[in-house]
Amino acid sequence: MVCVLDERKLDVLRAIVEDYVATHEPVGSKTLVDRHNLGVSPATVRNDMAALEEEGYITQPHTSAGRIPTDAGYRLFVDKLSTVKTLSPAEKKAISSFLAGAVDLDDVVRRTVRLLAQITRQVAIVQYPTLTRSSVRHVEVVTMTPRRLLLVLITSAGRVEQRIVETHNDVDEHLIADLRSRLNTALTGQRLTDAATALASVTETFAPSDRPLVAAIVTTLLEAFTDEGEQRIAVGGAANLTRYGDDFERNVKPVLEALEEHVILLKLLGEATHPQTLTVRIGHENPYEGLATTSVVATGYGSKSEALATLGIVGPTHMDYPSTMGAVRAVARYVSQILADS
Amino acid sequence: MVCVLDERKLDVLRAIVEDYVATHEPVGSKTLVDRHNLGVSPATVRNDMAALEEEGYITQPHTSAGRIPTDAGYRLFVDKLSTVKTLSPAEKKAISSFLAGAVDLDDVVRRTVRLLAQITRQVAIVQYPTLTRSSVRHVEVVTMTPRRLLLVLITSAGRVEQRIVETHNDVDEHLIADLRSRLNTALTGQRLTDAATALASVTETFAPSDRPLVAAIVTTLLEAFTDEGEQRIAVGGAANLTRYGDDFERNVKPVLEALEEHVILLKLLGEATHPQTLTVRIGHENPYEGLATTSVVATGYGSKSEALATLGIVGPTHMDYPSTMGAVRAVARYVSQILADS
DNA sequence: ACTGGCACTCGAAACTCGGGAGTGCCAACC
DNA sequence: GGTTGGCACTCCCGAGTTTCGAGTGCCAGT
Repeated sequence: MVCVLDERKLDVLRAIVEDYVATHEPVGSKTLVDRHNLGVSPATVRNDMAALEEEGYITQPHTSAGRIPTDAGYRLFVDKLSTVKTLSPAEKKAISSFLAGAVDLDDVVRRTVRLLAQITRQVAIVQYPTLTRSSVRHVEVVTMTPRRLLLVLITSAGRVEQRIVETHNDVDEHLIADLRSRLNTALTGQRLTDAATALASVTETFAPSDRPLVAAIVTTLLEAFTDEGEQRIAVGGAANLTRYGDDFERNVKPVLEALEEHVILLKLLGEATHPQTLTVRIGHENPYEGLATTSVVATGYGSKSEALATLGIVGPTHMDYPSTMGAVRAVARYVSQILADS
Repeated sequence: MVCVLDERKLDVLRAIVEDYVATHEPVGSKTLVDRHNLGVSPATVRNDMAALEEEGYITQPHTSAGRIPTDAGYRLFVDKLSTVKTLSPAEKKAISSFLAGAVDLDDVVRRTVRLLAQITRQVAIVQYPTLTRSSVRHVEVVTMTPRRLLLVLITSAGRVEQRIVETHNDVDEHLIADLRSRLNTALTGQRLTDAATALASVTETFAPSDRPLVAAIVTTLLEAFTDEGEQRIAVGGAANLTRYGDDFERNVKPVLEALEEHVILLKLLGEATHPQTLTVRIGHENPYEGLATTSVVATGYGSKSEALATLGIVGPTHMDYPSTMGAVRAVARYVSQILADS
């Protein structure tokens, strides 16, 4: 009972997965040798199937029906038996030009979601570039009324955060101007994660009498820097859920519910995803039980070395992994490129 | 064949609608007199039903089945036979306090969607307060690099728009400061719709040599003012679609598709919706054929006199109109209140 | 004008049943 | 020993059939 599966058994597994993904019906030994040209007889395939089932890679829904892959089967298929499909030049060009038409960060994200959903025909999820992973491009302090200040923070990813600060006394316009320039010299180019220390040193350069105001502003800025709760997410292609099959209540409902809960989605995408690396979570590998019949394909995007955020798709476990993974990877690359350019 | 429906026939129609909404099953004469205490016999009800069917208010799915209301039946029910249900004090308080916890405009919208979806158990749609209907609170011009300016526009509804302007020559900081103050004196408090003329007059006060730069900025601002394409929409509660019944392909899919198309949603909500007035579109009354089996309940929100934007829900035609309408109206009121306060 | 009675209709659910795809096993074969 | 053809067995699926009952329309009676 050793896990030695010879070459042909793996071929059989690959054929089963591909067939089942294409037809969504349990696949039997006869149809298998018909459709794929394995050079052996159905009987041989049956033996191999028995072995594969023994190892837990396939299963039969009921006695004397065809086999369908288990989560483990898909896992093996993804890890060993398939190569990520690259897109055709035409597709690449379409992606590139569609994304290039975006006018601002929001638009980039919106277009990305649309694109992913359309290409993969699955539900697409795109996380907005996270504040903490990017750097400060500009900080602006604006007096709206004598006692009301507006802080605007612009990050390297093009994201804009604004905060209102109310003060107890009327503020001095000169002080604000001074603060504005000092903040910018201290912060511009800094990583958001490093900004806290930079902010602290800025505070110290002010006269004690001005400290309360400065402190209030600094605190608010800090809040904006570290605001993890603001992690926004865009979802699209929910209409693709209709192709999930008929067991609506069990397959579709949990997914729809998960899509509403952005916290869950963030978990699904996974934090540790690096660009260039595709993460695939299959069925029960997902950290959310409602998604036991679905898989998640995700990857990071942003600069080459480090991910700004993650994007991915959610689909039934019986999806076309090579194509889907290829599409996700390609889209992530082009988005990264667009973001780097702007 | 006059459209004279006496009082009791209307009672019967009301009972049919209420029963069908509760059970989702065709309702017959016997069960009708059992459940509602009309003081007459089934036979009498049958006669009335025949009349109602003649007039087109109800129909039977097939011979010798119970009756279900037609779109016209629901229409009559909504217009004449029902009163909008008011929420309990507890519910009101819950709404109020939940919305009060919002920290900024985005948060208000997000919470509103959640709330609506939860209370009505339908799909909720909330349009972000439109730029064109609100007024200018503040305009800021920031130099990011010598040739790159950032325009920030803050509206009375708390929405922030930003635009980047690239210039051909290095810009003069004094000119920018001057422009900033003139823009603000000219625009602050102006309705966005009126801002165009105000902007034009500002341009004229500058020296011809500065005109190109000023013109570029003004143009971009104008774009931001009139940017209808930016009408954003938030959607929530899609999981409630699972309770639509079983004819998935026909009922749910088109709705999911519509939810992706924000253009369609905007049409659904309708532009002319005033606050305090509930718009109900039933079945085929909708401007989108995919939603023939769904109804839309929408209303405006914002100030009392004029709507900033619209919100509403989408649900099956056989929804509980009195409750739903009550919930939509209540939420709209409280959102208006919150927005007015902040 | 309302009611009780009655014959009729027709969909939904239960039931039956044969066909067929698929399996496991075994003996034979290369 | 791995591979193959044959064979008996299993059991899901779909078509056809039957039954059941809620509901209707109509009519005569009050």
